[in-house]
Amino acid sequence: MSETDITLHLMTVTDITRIVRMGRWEPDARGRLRVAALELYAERGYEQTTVADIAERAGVTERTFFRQFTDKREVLFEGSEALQDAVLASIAAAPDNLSPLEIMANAMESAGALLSAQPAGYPRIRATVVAANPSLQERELLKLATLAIAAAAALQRRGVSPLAAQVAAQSGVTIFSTGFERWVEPGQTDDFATCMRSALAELRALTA
Amino acid sequence: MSETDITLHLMTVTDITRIVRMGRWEPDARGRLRVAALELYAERGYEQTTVADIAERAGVTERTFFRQFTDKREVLFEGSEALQDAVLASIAAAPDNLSPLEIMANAMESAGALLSAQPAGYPRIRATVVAANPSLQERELLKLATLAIAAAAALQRRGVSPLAAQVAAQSGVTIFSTGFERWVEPGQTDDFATCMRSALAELRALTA
DNA sequence: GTCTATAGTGCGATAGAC
DNA sequence: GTCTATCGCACTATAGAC
Repeated sequence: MSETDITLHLMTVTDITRIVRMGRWEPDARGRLRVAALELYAERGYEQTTVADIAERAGVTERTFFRQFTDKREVLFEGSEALQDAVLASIAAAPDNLSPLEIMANAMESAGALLSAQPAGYPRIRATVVAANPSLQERELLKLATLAIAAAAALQRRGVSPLAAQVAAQSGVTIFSTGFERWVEPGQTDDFATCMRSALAELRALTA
Repeated sequence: MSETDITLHLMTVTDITRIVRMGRWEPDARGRLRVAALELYAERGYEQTTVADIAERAGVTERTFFRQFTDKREVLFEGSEALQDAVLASIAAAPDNLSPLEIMANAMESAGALLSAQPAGYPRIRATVVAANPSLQERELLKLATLAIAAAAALQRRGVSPLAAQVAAQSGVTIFSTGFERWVEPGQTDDFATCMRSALAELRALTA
């Protein structure tokens, strides 16, 4: 499934399968557009890159870009749906003896596993690009907020109260993004899960 | 000061003072643009409103709109700077015996006082408009994230560790926005501070 | 104030896969 | 024939440059 395939630079089994299946013109326009966009955003900056530039490098027309992605930002967010699916599945499957916050922490850790599975260096490059552009940050924040809302709903389905669900879900996102920031810092040796657990421990200490 | 005056429908003393002071053309183009924008966004939706529409209703040219506001979204976010100033001032002035999370909770409560001081109904109308438009939500989330970063820096200036500061600041924003959502719900009788404190209590319960 | 680049949309034509 | 993905062109609105 393309949903679980968030690799960008490297060809994955999924890509190859897709290529074999596709016909006409050069195959996998979508994947080429993603690669071209990240490269150009990293090389010359997001604002300095036009959709025409991306399309040209990918060998398609501008119109094709907008058929594949709703806007210029969205091309950097392939895989966020898979991330959310992983979180929701983890919440749904959590054992009953865990607290809502523990359920969330575990769920965000499974999301983190998807990130860690990406080609080394990619999350950092992407993070750098996003950090340099407020409009990309906005989109990232919206994705996280959407994730939090979905997670809160999933917690409620397990009987957690609306207020507790919202606070737990949002706190889960807090420890996720805090952990992520620490993880991509230059010189960081801990893995993502460890960074996230430090943030969780800190949250516990703060409320004690 | 215009920073603390985010009234839209009603003329306030501040508005009148400003009008009397200003010369030439119709006074207070900025204020009129704000009113026109919120009205139009509420009447026919954000996407269905062009900047030309707003400018026309405010009696100015499109160019004037873009001189006053960097983009079509920003016109709804007047006052966010004042809000951030209030938060930072509160953090800086907090007594030493409070925990970082308590400092943040108090700071967000003073921010809430600014919201509560607005004409009744305005925060709800604005919240409805924002809730209906992802691109406005993005901007709102960016403002909150910016606030969290500034608050974390202010906490660090008080000697709080970077990690604790980031988690505390983000948690402060969580209880703020959670409380806000509850506060603007139809039929809500509690005031903003009470809604916020419930969210804080919930956070404490979740981590216990 | 005026002009222009770019983002993003709508729609018909077209080229293959099936 | 149907279905789908691309192209190609016309068009509007935002936003920034001059």
